[in-house]
Amino acid sequence: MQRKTDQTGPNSETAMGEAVRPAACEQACRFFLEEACVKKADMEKAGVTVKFTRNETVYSKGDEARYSYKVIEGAVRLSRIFADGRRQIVNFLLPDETFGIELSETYSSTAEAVGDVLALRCPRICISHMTVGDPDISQKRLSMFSKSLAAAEQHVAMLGHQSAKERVASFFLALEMQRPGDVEHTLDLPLSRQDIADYLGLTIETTCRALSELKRQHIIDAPSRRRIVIKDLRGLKAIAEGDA
Amino acid sequence: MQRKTDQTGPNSETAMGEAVRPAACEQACRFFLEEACVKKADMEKAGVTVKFTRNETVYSKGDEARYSYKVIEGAVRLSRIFADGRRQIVNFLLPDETFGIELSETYSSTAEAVGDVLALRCPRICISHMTVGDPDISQKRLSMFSKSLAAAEQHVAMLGHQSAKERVASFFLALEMQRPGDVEHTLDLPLSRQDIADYLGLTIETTCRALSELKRQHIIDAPSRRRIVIKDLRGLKAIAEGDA
DNA sequence: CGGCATGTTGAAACGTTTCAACGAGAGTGG
DNA sequence: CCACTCTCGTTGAAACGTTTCAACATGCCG
Repeated sequence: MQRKTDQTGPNSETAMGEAVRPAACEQACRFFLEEACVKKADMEKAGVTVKFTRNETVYSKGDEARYSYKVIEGAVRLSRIFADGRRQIVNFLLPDETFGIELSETYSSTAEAVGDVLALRCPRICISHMTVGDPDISQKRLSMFSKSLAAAEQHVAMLGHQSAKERVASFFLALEMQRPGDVEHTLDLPLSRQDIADYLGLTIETTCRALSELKRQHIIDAPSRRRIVIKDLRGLKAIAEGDA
Repeated sequence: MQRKTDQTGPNSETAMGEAVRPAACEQACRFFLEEACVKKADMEKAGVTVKFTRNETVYSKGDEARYSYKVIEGAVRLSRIFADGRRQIVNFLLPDETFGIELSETYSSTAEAVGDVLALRCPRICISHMTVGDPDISQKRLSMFSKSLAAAEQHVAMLGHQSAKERVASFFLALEMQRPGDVEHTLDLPLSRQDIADYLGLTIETTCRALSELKRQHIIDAPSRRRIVIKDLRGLKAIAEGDA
């Protein structure tokens, strides 16, 4: 099956038996909970980062949830596979976003690198320890959950009542909104059409047709496989909101 | 418009200007964060409960988020209305479940009483204060978010790839799983067909047809408007998982 | 017992999926 | 550098499921 990509790379948690060293652990936590984006080099020097290559599995649904992560570079997808072989992508994580923060003993979704990814990895147990007695950290942790929850509810709203074209428009709009200051309105993501379709709850063909339709309307352009240029942000908004 | 039910009752937050009394506040918090179900009478005596009648608005999306709530009796729906007038129900809250726990300054969804509702109301600011320096409470608060997030992701998974019949089956299955011990497998909820449809992202007619189909298969029975009897739990599971 | 909201069913319209074929682009080796 | 190959993306036509519009049934409340 083409869509299966459950290769387990050198970062696989099951392959790592090393004990959690308290010092490195605490350092990782601090980076993890830091509000602003910490310099990449600092984190790499501290040895708290991990690399993943395209389509590599960070962790699988059901694995023991030992670590929480923060994306430094690249993008990660959280997904679930169903009995019928279809995949639902629950969320995409971009730089500075966290994942694997669940409280349950096991991960609730599978996490995979969309393209090449650099991530900060932090032992969950350590985060728990740091949280005790530190209100700021508690607050930060809560806000991570809160953010994830807001994203999920937004996703529910989209899947519940939008047409294919509206979903595609909403999707690009949301990505654009997450990248402020980008004057050129160019989205340069490693997502495949299949990734987008699985996030939107559509087939790849329908997604493609909606995209073509938007191109025909000069709302967006797709100069290359993984690049989307928003040519008419106002028009995109209108379509996303149903004023087609 | 029939579906509009934005009456604002006597509990409306905007109508209440009373200051938050520290003692009652702390008491409300304790009840709110308590793991097990506290006795209803105790809460009522403490004056920390509020009643809502059928279809009454607890709060509206965008209102200043002053309180968090916990359902004591009845059911609450969280929803969002779109420009086209359609409504997406994001979640149903049953007894012992919490809502309005967002961190943002305003509520992200509208909360309404499905039938008559008794709820515990707790000032959000008070919860924040109580959280500081108390790891147990912090943990409890986190776990509320975690639960909401898990529900939302489950919802996304359902909306993303299930057919009408599968959605209806999943819905009743989920409700049944939340009510353990019920030997008779009878769900007695005040939800209208419209409520169910808006949760499942379907029209009322499609929901109805799926229900009828399940009745025809002797999987469920609907002896009265608001009552569902699960006659074949195994069969229901099979359908919910796509082995139709 | 009306009267009205809510629920149910049918038939046509609509949008999405499925199946199938084709095109475009990236990487490889000649 | 080109041709080959393989994956990924795009388009078309028919099948399918959901929605829409309409009519009718049921149940609840005054």
